[in-house]
Amino acid sequence: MNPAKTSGSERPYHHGDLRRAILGAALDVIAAEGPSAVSLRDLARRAGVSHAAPAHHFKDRVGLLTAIAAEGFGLLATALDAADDLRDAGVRYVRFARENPAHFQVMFSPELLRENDLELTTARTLAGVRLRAAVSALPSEGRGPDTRLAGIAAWSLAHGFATLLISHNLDGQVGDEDPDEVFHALTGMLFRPQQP
Amino acid sequence: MNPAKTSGSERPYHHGDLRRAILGAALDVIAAEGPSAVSLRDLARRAGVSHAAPAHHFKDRVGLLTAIAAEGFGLLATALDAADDLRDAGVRYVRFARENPAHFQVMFSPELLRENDLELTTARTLAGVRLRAAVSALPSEGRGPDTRLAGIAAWSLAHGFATLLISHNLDGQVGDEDPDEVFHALTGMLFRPQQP
DNA sequence: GGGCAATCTTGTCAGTGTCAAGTTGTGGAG
DNA sequence: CTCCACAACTTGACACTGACAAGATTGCCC
Repeated sequence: MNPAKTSGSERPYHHGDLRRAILGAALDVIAAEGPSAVSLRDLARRAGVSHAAPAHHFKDRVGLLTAIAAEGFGLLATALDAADDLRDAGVRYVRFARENPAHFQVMFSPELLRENDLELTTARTLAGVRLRAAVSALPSEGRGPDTRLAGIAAWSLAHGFATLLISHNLDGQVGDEDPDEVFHALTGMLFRPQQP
Repeated sequence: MNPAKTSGSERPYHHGDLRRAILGAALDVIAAEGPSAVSLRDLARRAGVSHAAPAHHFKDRVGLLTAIAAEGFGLLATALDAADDLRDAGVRYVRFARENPAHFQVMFSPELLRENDLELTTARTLAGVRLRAAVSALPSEGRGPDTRLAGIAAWSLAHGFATLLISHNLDGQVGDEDPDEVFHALTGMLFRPQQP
């Protein structure tokens, strides 16, 4: 009495992993046309379910985007965790943005998110801890007198480069070079050994 | 025979400056709730006109946002024009973003814009010229060996700081300090006099 | 004064988010 | 094995939106 849970041509009443399917479709749409182009009904159609099915997993359109942002901060945190110094962390930050442009866009669009969501805030906090750890791992000679300023500078440089990159504002300047290497060179200008 | 063009309580058939009114209302909405919250019908209501009136000035929702972006690039270009060196240009860039967050957000959201719009492309090109002029005005000792890299670094730092600032991601780190001064300090870390 | 183009209105249609209520499957307790 | 509570999904409805077409009003220029 189990009519084709995963193989049948007649779609079963229960999707199996609708939550993941909706997330995946949403990420595709966002990467292609931006967050404003996601429509719950459209995602439902792509997954082959009724128009109100997504609401059961995400409650809201805002809930869906919040889930994406939380997932993104989690992915970013693990990416940064594997970095062995600040420069590497910056490269990983930029690479994360390039490989997960949909997540990245949503993560930094607070007006699209439920800011008091628990999963979101914990994931974001964890990513923040990883970022600060990378900064404080910098030897003090390279970091300058003010650790806090160094952190802001590093984050700004990486975030700005990543943002301009995925919005295609650097296409003319970077060309077909490897963005990782370009950013690697950039970090060399920021934290130079300074003399007294 | 001019029944109360600006003073009458009965609103006249012709608004007077509907285009500007719509733009202003849209900027308010975007600054408060982001670009996805703008609704042509809502803007029409705020201006006291019928729901289809905005279409006559902007054609589209995309047309409205494109007009905002074009205006933004124009404002940015004139702001940068008054800068006397690269550091000042950076400070002005950040200040522009802080004082015109709605423009800034829309300017760098290509998926919301009509990319082949003439006014947009010319305004954006002009702003790009101003940016490059500021970079090449840097004395070569401070700029490093690669002018192109220096430009990318400067733009990334300013853009990243501005973006993180207006998305309230630096609230904890900057506190109630003057963002201009914080950014001024940041630029000091980027272009240091380098030794051989 | 007469037309004419710009400006604005009214009406309509398909599409969307969200809520409420019903339907179907699932897994676990007895 | 049965039954029942709950999770997953559907159906239906409502208000709202963007876009288009067709008509009304106004100012302007000759």
